[in-house]
Amino acid sequence: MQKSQVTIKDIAQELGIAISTVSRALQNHPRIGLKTKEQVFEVAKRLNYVPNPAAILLRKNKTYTVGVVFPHLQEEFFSQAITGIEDVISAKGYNVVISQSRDKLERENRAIKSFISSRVDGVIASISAETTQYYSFKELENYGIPLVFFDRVPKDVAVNKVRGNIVEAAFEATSFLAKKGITKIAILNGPSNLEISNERLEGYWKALKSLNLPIIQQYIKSTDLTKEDTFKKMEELMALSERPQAVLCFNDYVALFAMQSCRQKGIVPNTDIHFVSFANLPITAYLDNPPMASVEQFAYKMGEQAALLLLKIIDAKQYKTLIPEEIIIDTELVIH
Amino acid sequence: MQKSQVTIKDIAQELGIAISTVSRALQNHPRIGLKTKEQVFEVAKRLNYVPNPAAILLRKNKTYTVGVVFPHLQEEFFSQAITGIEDVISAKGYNVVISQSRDKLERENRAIKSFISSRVDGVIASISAETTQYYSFKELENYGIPLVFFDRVPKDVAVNKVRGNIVEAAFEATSFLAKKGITKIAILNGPSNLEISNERLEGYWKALKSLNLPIIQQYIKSTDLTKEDTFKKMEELMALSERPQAVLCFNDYVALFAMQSCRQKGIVPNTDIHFVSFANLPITAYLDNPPMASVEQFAYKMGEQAALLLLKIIDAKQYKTLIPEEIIIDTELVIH
DNA sequence: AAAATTTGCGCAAATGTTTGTAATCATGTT
DNA sequence: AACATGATTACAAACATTTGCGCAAATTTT
Repeated sequence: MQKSQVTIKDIAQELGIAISTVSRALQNHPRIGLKTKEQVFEVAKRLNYVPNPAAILLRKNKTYTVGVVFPHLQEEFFSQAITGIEDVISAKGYNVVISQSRDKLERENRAIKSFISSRVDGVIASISAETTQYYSFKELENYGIPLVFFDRVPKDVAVNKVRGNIVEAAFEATSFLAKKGITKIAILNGPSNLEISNERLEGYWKALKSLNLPIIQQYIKSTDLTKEDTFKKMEELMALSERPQAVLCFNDYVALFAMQSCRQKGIVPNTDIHFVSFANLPITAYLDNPPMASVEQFAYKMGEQAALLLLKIIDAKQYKTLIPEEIIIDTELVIH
Repeated sequence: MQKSQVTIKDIAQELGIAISTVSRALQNHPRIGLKTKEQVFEVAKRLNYVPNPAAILLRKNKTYTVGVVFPHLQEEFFSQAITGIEDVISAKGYNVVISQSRDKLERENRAIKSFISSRVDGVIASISAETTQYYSFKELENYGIPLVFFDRVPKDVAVNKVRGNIVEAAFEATSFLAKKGITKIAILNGPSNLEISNERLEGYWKALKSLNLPIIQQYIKSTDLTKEDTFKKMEELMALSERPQAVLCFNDYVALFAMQSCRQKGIVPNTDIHFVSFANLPITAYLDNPPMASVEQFAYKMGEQAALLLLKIIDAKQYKTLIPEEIIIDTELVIH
């Protein structure tokens, strides 16, 4: 039964030729004759030969595997992105190994360590809500493992990244509200170690400025993305004497939490307070009462781009030291 | 910079001892003297030695990797399960590689083929909505790769599986409706190649029988899980002269589609028609108007159990041929 | 027809680790 | 003093594959 362990040696023996000839034949090496190749392929198929990745890796030092560390898989933004990554990666014969940091630095570090010890060919990462220093990621570089940051990217310029045009998106979202005549706009942002939080703030701020609206400090809150903290911050907003008319939320999940918090306090979302958020996840399609608008970030496409960039770096690695690249994906404000 | 490629040979050279001694020292082999071990560990740490997985794999024929094929990652049921799997697997020093079949047989086959060629130590699988024959999975067995089916399992008894107690759950869900005085209960089931669909039907059927309610053929529908087909089947139910008062749905997503379909036809979900479904996903917590009740299946726990079972088989593999095991996780009907 | 080139294939080394067996050494026993 | 003993350590083979080099034979060029 156990038909494992068919090696090129078996094929060589069957045909009475050298192991090296079989190896070259299978690689379509030009120095091997056509009929020899045909015979080799025939026998390989018949014996159900599957190349041993360990031996190949040992020789070539290549695992044809890329690692992905994302905060969560549950969040559709990330699982959509994974799908995009997987499609590109597997089309090129690579495999994807996935780890979740659950927004914990320690888990993120563990994942990266495991990637190093399993010698992945490259890594795509979206940093955790706790990450403020990049020691583990530097380690990756020390080992010469290419790295592409995804969406949640560090401020650092000298690093490969794929991200949405968040400043622009936040600007548009804020302007959209203002054009509806809503001027008291709050922002319920993510943690400030995430650059994408700062970008949201920047877009929000620019929009207010261009509209000659005042920037009110009490309207600017940030949550650590947990339900508890989001509830707390939303309650603070509702308790203000000048209660905001709209809230720009870090993402759809934050928006949903915030809306729940509203209902708990007897305030009707999308009537008393309007919500606009980021991600535009399919989940919102199931809601009777979704946020007023949401920024579509095209997670699948972002994933594809990140994978393509990573593969490009992997391929080019030995030839030259590449300068870090930054890919920015345009967003689109979707009105619900 | 590139500090890769520190091997035990380097350590041996540094200390002027044999390579084999270093190897055994690192494995804490009893035949190596204490001070030699200490020296070896010291140098290993100093040189930042990371064992080369390829060489280990080549010798041991073990990848410390398990493959997971699931229909989708977007579905929270599966991403929760993955989290459970990952937690168990990574605690034991293994890695997880994930593939999505997207409910396509062809993608499922490709994933398994890739698992075989990358020589994973084991596989956890939840079959696609299209899978009716198990050729690829038989291949796995031929290569001696342990396999555990998860949730969507084949009818076959002689196979390792972890699944929920669906018959019981469907029975309870149906009885729950009946106890509310709702007697015209339809079922919007999944595709019949999935055993979990048949189990739902069986529980539904048993409940009706025990309650002396008639079994009405027009009340039994199955969808291929797409939005389109679910809409179509729900419309068929609504068009019946004796329109059902409640629908037992295959899972929360089907329920949400069905409810959307209702609204489209001007029928108010949970007033005109009640819904009960499977999975009890967090998504329902965000809804203003969730299904009346949902069967909690404890996806995380199911994932854990599947991983534990798989590891057990992997560990035991060389010693004996195990008889297939079936783990059944109890469910819980949650009233919303 | 001799020389040069191309074509087709085999030999052997190398990749980093594990492991069975042999060698060495100090120690204690006869 | 020879020797068995047990504790350490060294040697070498093995795992499956790739690849530089070499050697013929076949083909083309002089």
